[in-house]
Amino acid sequence: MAAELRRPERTFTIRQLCLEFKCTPRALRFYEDKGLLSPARQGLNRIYSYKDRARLQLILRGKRVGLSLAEIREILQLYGKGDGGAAQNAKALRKFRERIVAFEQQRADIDEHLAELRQACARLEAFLEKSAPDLLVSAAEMAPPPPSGRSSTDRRLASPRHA
Amino acid sequence: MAAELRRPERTFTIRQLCLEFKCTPRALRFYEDKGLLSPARQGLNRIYSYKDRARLQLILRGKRVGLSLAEIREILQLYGKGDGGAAQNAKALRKFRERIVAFEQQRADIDEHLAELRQACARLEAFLEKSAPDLLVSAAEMAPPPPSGRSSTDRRLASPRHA
DNA sequence: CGCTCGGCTGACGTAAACGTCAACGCGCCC
DNA sequence: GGGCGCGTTGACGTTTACGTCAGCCGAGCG
Repeated sequence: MAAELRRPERTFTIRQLCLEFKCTPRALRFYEDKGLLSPARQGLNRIYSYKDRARLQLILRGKRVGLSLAEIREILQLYGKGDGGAAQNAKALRKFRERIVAFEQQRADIDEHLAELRQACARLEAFLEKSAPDLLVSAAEMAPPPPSGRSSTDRRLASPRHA
Repeated sequence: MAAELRRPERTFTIRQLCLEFKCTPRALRFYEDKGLLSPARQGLNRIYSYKDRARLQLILRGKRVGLSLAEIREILQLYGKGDGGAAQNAKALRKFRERIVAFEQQRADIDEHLAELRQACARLEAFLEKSAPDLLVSAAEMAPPPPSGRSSTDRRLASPRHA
């Protein structure tokens, strides 16, 4: 049995995937309602294959970069019929290029904002250095790795809370 | 022209700003309800100063990079009391650094996704070049979608929803 | 004087992405 | 056979960022 767990037909329960990817069962069922996932069933229970797991990874990465579930579904559908007609592939290519353009735009916006923030930081640092150096915490000493035990700072920085 | 816009006595009606920045009066009033703008009044009518215009620019850029209105308001408030107490400036500095870290993370996510998309594009291009070169539209020319099927022009490309 | 135009103020509607709650099924275990 | 734990299906609630609609006001105009 233990050997079977590593074979490609390895399956997952909803809870296993939720634990692995830090999400809730409700979310997975919601993705299913929206057509992003369609796991097999044993009776009523959902059985996720390794392919479902891969799709879930794509969904979450898409969300991290700001795609809507509808957009992610489109892309997944295009991935899905990858070896179908050439016309479908052409459509997928168009979609992907659109995404690239959009992402590049978004990246440029971020860069612009970053530049502005850095400039604002520099101004504030200069000001504080003269008026109240005791309040100035240099940027160098941001995020020292914890020597042991738990980290003092909650590690949710990867995703700017929206949900 | 830019000097014209910055002249302190220059004011704007709600419609002028909406036209300039491609948004609706409803949106501007909404931002006001949320405390992001507070234009002067002539009777009931809103009168926007060049400072209000600058704030609006910041709001829209913040939205483009995925900030919620609440987050944008925080930043605007910190900007606002720039010459207040040194403690306030220190707090602003902390906030700004947090933002920088978050943005860098978001940028990294985008870069990752971009790399993946480009790779997928390359695969599709190679495939199409062999199977159906007639369907291959080079990346240089971005043509409108074919007559078959509906157009999906209703999507605002640069704005992630999340928030 | 009537009428439209732009603006204003509520008040309600909407879409996305889930959270929360209720009620129930099923296997297991003592 | 009663309870626990995991799972399921609705159904309703929530937040964000507005859209839409109704109704009112003052300015201008023919």
